[in-house]
Amino acid sequence: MADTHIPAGLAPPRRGRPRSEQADRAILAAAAQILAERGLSGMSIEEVASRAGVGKTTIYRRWTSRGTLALDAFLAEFQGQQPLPDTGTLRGDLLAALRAWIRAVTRTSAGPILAGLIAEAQRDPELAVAWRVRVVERLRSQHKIMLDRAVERGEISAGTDYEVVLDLLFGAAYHRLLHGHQPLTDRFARQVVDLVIAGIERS
Amino acid sequence: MADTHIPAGLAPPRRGRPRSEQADRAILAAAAQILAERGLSGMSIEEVASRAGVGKTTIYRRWTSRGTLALDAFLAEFQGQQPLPDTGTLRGDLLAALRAWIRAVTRTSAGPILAGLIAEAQRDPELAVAWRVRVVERLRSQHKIMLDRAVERGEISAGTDYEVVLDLLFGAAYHRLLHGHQPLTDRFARQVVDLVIAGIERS
Amino acid sequence: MADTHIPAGLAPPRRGRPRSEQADRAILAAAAQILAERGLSGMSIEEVASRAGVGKTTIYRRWTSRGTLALDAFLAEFQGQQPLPDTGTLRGDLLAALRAWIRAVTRTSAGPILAGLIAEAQRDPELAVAWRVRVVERLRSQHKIMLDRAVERGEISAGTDYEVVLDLLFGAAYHRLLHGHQPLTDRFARQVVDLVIAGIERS
Amino acid sequence: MADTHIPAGLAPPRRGRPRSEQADRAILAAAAQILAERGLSGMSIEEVASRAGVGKTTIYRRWTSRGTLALDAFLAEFQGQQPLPDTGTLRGDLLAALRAWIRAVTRTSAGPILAGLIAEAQRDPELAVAWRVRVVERLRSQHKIMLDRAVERGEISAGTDYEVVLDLLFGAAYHRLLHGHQPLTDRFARQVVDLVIAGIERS
DNA sequence: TCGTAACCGAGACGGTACGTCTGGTCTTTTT
DNA sequence: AAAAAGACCAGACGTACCGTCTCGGTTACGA
Repeated sequence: MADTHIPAGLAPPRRGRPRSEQADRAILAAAAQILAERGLSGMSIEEVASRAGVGKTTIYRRWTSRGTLALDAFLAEFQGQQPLPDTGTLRGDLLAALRAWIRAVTRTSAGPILAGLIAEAQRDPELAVAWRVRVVERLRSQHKIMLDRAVERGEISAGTDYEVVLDLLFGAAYHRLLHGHQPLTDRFARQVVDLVIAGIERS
Repeated sequence: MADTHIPAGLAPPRRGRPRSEQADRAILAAAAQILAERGLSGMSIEEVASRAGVGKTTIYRRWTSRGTLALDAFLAEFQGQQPLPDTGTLRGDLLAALRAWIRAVTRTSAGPILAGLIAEAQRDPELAVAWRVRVVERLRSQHKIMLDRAVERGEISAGTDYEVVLDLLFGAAYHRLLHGHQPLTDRFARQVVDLVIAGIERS
Repeated sequence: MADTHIPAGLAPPRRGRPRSEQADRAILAAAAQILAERGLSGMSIEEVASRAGVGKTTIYRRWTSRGTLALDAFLAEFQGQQPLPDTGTLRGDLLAALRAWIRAVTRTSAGPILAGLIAEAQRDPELAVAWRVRVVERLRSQHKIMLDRAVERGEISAGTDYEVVLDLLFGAAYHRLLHGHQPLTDRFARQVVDLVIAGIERS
Repeated sequence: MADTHIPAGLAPPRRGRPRSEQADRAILAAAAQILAERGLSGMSIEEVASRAGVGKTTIYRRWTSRGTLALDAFLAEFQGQQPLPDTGTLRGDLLAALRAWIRAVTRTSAGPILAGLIAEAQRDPELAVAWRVRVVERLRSQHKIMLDRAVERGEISAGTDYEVVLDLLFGAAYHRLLHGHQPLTDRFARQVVDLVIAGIERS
């Protein structure tokens, strides 16, 4: 896992006392707890340190900012919930992926945290990069596999612009998450997928 | 204009000294200047007050939070840049609207400010409401007029779900603005519009 | 009465609306009430105005500072409680005067208010002058009458320095009021008077 | 020295970074400077911090109020100026003590500062206690030694009430300092001492 | 086995901004 | 012209966190 933070154990057995892996765990656990309770904007390094029973320096030694710490705490849970479906049809795959995302965002505490991370990334360039690399592109490369399979199956043309397709699918979902003007329902997932697939096939 | 803030002059001539409209203007101008220079996260009430030559209380009397002040300062410029196109075809209308949005966001300082406002709305519930009501829904009701005309012209079915269509179009654009994983080009605008229109017609 | 404030009704019937004597009374009453409740340091012009149902300007038009207003509110009650005793002996007179002062200061709310006024006079030069003229010198000229009578009766020498004698008597009392290191008892009054009289007669 | 503030170095080597004694000194120096320039009422924590090149929290960590900080800054200088005289006679001792006090109060900036501290103590209970314990009682216990010696020498009766005697002596002096109705001259010192000693011997 | 390097928790450091409060003034409409 | 009302600028308040910096102490490695 290509973490944001300089992890506890690194290849060349460095001199001096090694990073405490227990501190790592305590920090991430404390951060996750606060994130779930009050969201990213309610999480201060100060409180993470005090809850984890850790000095603030111990946190700053590992993470450069509140945002990258929150990202690690968040991904520990979120990443596993975003599978790579393989249902045999593009529609099935896209629907499954979008539904998994919507489920995580509406059923768990991931929604506000995810929104908070995107918010924080607007002011923390380092988090912006980490977010793009470790979340956006990671997920997109998974989703592109689904599109590859659809091309192989002949469902869609080889010339399809994956980027636009995925921006449409997930852009719409993020839109509702961030602005809250409409709910993230299962019906919405179906409508989006159907419309996009229809659009791909026709254009 | 249904402002976020309690404006200077209200209908019933209130008792006591009236709010100074000059202070209103000075505050909004100072806020707009700082927003353009350093974005919302770099704007403090303290500095707005000092640049506007105004006491902090004079600001807090009018706006409840940094976010709602920034929203007013932002909308003063942004709102005029989002016209209601009428080109005769749905494709032309949607393309014009999307292009205007992309132009504002990429060519002016509106991009980071807009992103900053969305970010701030994730932690300021009052701004969230104002944002939804005064920006999202305001723009969407404009855009729905374009869809209405397309229905009248017989371009699209009367049963089309406007919400989903608009979420796809602008969700994709906001997606690129907020995550920065892909550029907001004119080609992107065309691809999005074409794919969505194709999707509407087929589904 | 040579008040600190510019009073409501003045000799030349001035032009325009006359000062409201009711406002005068309401202000003084409100001030007295707050003084009794929370002392001078807990009294703000803002609150006096709001309790008196009066604009702040109406207060500032009459008094130049919090201190001088408090002084007027205080003297309305205090002044009557400091009589000019005439018992036939110097000891009796001084004791009666000191006892009256101690009674007012320990039995009523005058103690903290008086201390608060002296405190305020250290930072408000205008109050300092008013305090000296309207309280200190006023009382002292009364007390000097007692000493005059003692001279006439042959109890003390005509060369006695009244100022020093009065500073000793009341200085000691104010000392205990302000520093609170010892109580203001009746025994204390007797000891002070006895010692001072003995000192006068011998020196 | 039983300071008002939690001092920099305490007996058991506390955990964490120790209080900076340099900050202590810088704060006290800045406070003393401002006190001399503008008196206690003209001294704000904000300015002390900025002049000392110190964060406000660094001050609040050590002192609970403006008054107790001013007290420490004041005593650093004042305390040394109040010696315990030993001239061989009560009159000589009392006169020397009173003269030292008057000199400090009239010749240095101590006068207004002292008055300001007494004023502040009327509104700050914590300062009131500190003032009583660290100034009033400290000086009085010194002065009582002079009275003890006078008793030993047979100058005054063993039954003399020290408290009353000292209240008369210094009460008169504080009286003139606080009300400013008469000057604090050397003649005044002599008159007060003579009258009090005469009173003690006779009563 | 000993020194030294890097870690650890604790907590102080200089700062920035917060949102509130009050002071004394100014500007309305109403009397 | 004075009244009540309430907005105005100014600036200090005490608090919360920021990210950094000492402390005394611990834990590993390499000499």
